[in-house]
Amino acid sequence: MRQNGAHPGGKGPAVDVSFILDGLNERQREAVTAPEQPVLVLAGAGSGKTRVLVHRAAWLMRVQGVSPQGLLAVTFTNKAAAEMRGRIEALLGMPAANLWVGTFHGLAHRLLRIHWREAGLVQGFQILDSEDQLRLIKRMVKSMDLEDSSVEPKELRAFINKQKDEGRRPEHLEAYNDHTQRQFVSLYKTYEETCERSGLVDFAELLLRAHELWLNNDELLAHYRNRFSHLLVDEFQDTNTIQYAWLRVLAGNSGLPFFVGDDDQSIYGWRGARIEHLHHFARHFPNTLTVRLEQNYRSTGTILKAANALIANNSERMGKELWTAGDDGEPISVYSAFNERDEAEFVVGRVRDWVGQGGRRDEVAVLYRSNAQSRSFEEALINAGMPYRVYGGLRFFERAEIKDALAYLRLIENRDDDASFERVVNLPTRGIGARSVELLRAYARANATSMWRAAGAMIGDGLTRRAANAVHGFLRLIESLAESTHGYELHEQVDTVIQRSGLIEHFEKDGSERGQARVENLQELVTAARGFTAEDDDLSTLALFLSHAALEAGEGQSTDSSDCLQLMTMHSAKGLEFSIVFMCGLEEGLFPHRRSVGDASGMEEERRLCYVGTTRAMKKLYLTHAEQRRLHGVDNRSFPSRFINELPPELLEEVRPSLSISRPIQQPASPASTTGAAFKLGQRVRHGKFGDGIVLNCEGHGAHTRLQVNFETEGTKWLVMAYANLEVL
DNA sequence: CGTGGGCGGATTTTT
DNA sequence: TCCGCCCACG
Repeated sequence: MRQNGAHPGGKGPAVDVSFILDGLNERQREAVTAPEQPVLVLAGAGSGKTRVLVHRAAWLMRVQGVSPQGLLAVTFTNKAAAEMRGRIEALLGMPAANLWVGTFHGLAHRLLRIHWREAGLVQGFQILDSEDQLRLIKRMVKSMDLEDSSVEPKELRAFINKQKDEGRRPEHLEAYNDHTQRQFVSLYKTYEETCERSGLVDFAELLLRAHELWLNNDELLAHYRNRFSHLLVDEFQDTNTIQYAWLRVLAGNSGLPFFVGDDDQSIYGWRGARIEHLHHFARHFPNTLTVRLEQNYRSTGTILKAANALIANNSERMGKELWTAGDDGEPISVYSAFNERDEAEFVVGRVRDWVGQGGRRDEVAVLYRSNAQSRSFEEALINAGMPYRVYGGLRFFERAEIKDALAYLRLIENRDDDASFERVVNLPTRGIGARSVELLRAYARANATSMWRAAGAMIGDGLTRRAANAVHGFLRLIESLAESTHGYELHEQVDTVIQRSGLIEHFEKDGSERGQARVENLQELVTAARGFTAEDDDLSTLALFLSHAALEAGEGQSTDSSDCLQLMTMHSAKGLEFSIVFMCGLEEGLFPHRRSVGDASGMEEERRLCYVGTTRAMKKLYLTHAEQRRLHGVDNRSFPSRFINELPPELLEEVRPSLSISRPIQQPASPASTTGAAFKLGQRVRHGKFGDGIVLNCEGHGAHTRLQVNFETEGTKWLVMAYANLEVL
């Protein structure tokens, strides 16, 4: 962030480039000022990769004279895109409205909106999120009543998305002999037809269509190749087949890629990301300049040494070694907890100490492999009265009531949107039962038309008088909403719809706290609509708002700005940094996860995940594991993760349980053989009948004190201390 | 049509 | 253990 001093740049005689180059290290500068050739930046964790991208963009525009329209900057998340745009604007000191910065999906969407005709779409096409997609598939599978083995909708969705991510249409897949495969392919085709008829596009379809847009329209492709002379890509190791194909086609032989990524941080192989894209980049783009950013500005030397040692156990690497000009800092603390409750209490205790010394909670993260692990931490935090925030979970536009309201709005925009039609045709209940909906569905299928049209046709013929009336009422409601809100401001339109559709009333009448929360969320939707601005000559603001809702699901939880301890999975932590990081549950079977153990590439991805977690820590890293963990309701003995053993022992420091667990169990009121012995959690004890074990937990006071003991042979038992006659070992 | 109980399944996530 | 899903009832 240092930007002082005048400095003659190496290039561009007439331009003062010091504001772009000052404060960059040698390697960063090499990347930023690279000549016009393909550039691959291998950017280690915390090595300033976003900075390099941002400064490269500024360099191209200010020094190389590339116009903002000549740049295309691609990221994976909306958050990253917003950050990149913000930083470019800050560096240039001006808004960069002409600059295309966005996610793959966002950019594909933008292109398809402009070229909907060439892409073979309807103008007002809308986007299905993955939940919409699943619902649509479920209905489709159900309505087709397949003779034999029923199809699992989630499997079918995974199949379809995978094919699309690999760039394959049903017609590329006809040759299968396997029955299930053939069925999947045929369903894939039916699914496509349904989407087509309804004017719906799922996430993978956005990318595939955008790719096909290039392939099928030479002039268009030529135009965009000419326009986007420079392609900037962030988190390149996360690109899947279709994303990379899209980039390659766009680049052609003349486009100049500037791709930044880190093969050691590739943790999304399971959702189609191809680390090979990084490995093969130089082969695909001749004359590539590869720059390694290895100087780390985030972590202590100790943390980096640990990370380097860990990742060295992977084989498929391009090779990279992080270093810092700073100090080694504190050793890495390893805590062996007795169980997950003890683990959580340890973490809470340490955070409390940190806060006691004036530290902020939001500079501390608790990272775990799977979401279920958050529970024990939440319990301990609630107990301790410490504010926290859990990442993940439903986001605003994914909430059921919000999607209900959006479904009404989508119908107003496009009557043929079957997904939306089915969602709200009987919500709130208006006497259109499953039977009637089924009839409509069958009619629509038989006549290759939409539910809306089917409804119109069947009012006069095919439905009972009652049902016909109800359906008619629904059609009139939508028409009337569309007509009467025409020309309204977006937020007025939304407000009218949630009122007149009966949604508000429906949730109010619920009476429960949940119903109240839903009403509030609907009102929040009006607020969101009020704050939404987008201009497009051809599309209504409503249509754009709906796309926005699908493409940017909004925040999860409340954006509470208060000082909260951060709880999240290691996956969610990618790209973030914290003063203190607790990596928890480092146990074989949990991390590395049992589903990855035994598979070489799966194991390497687990290790990369561990690398990602490790490199989130700036000052202090804690590793914890429990000797026993309750998972799915059963207690299991667990063993320390191999990842702990892969770290150089001299960097580690074992935390003595007695130092942190100072919770002596209350003395029993009645004398027992244990009188006088201060039981501690973890204390080894002997029982006359059950043999030896470890104290895991204690509850109650005085004569009612109960101990939970894990016996070596008998498993875990609760014992009343006064009668148990436990012997301290 | 909405709910409650029985059943099975339970990495990781963004768009 | 807990959550979501499906089916049987009121």
